[in-house]
Amino acid sequence: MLSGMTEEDAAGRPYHHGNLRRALLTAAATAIEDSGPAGLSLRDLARRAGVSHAAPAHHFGDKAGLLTAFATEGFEMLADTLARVGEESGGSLLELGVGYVMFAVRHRAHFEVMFRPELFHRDDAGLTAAQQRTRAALRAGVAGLPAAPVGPAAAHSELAAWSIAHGFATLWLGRALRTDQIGDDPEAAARLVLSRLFAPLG
Amino acid sequence: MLSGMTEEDAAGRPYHHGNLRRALLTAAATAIEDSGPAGLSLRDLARRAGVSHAAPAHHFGDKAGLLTAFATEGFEMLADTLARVGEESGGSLLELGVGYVMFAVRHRAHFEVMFRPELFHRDDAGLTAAQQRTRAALRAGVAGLPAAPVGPAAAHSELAAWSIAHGFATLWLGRALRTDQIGDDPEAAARLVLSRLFAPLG
DNA sequence: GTCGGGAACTTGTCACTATCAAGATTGCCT
DNA sequence: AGGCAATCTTGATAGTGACAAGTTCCCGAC
Repeated sequence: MLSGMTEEDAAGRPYHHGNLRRALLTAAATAIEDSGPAGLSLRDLARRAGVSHAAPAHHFGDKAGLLTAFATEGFEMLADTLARVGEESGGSLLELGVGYVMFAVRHRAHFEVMFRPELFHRDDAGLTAAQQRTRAALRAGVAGLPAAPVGPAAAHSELAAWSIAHGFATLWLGRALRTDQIGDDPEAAARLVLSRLFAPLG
Repeated sequence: MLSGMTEEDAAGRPYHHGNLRRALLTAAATAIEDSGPAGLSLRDLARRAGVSHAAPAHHFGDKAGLLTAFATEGFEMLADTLARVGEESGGSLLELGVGYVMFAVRHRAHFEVMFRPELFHRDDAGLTAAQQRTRAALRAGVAGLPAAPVGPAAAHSELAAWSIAHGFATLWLGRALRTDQIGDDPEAAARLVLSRLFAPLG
């Protein structure tokens, strides 16, 4: 068998079969992009990774466990993205919204799972931690505004900003937006639409 | 057997088994509210309706066909709701947004299917007609504003209004909003958040 | 009235899936 | 070297969507 080291072996911990956990999560992303989270099959992931049909369950417990890990990964990526955008743009709320939308477009599979709590274990510790990191990044965006609201108004503004970015992203992914009215570039489209309402805020 | 007429028989066309098509759609709503669209099972619907496991396929072709009919029903209900709200409120865009959110809360099952095109047959004629009816109701809300935008700006405002209402509804259903910051009444919460951004528009 | 024709539904089957139980392999630590 | 635990496999069960072929029943034409 040559007991071969496969792929990305140096970074992770080399197990029996390289880093199966990572390989499964990566395979899940492309599988979900193709058929959506509903069509995801643990056995299909196992086939893609070249392992037996029951191997995934060992790492994640069950299907919901795998999607919990997948959603957690997504929230961490989103928190990183928002933090980076907030830094690079000097705290522009519009750019934060555009970054949110672009994350959804670029990581569709993750985004679609992240906000579907019936698919994963909602009370997982790692998951809730990653969710709070994302929430904090959003809150920072509103807090950094020139005329930042305080008290309950701050929460409302935060939710309003989150809602419009999230809604645009969701509608775009669901192909609900006609491309003949808004074009086919999500970044330009998001900037046009979000600026309608972000602008008065900052 | 008494060849009994069952339930709502006078309204529809009395078939073999009453109105199975309607019964299946109704059962689907409660099933989806319990387990989400992914957990929906045609065989479970058949059991609830007291028919054999293959009966649903006869009416809807396949699972996607049933969800196509379900989504169509949802778009028609939403279009009706928005038209009624627009009338009753004298064309308030804020009320239209609140109505949108409340539709999502009150008809969660329909709403969750409507914007998940991978679940149904996207090119169904009845479906696209109902979708356009909904879009028209939204457009009318923006067009009725005191300082209604024209040209491309109208489309952007329409999409902005749609986005924030849709985003708030989605986040609320996904339990992403903390109830300790915004309360647990969706109508009041929606009014607070949407007014943040609808207000400057009208 | 009866008698086809067709719609509504049933029965049976196949391939696929998630989940569980129990065994086999392999790296690692003492 | 020996043992141990984690990784992975094999096997089996119950449930699912889809398909094919049969059965029941209404309804309109003759």
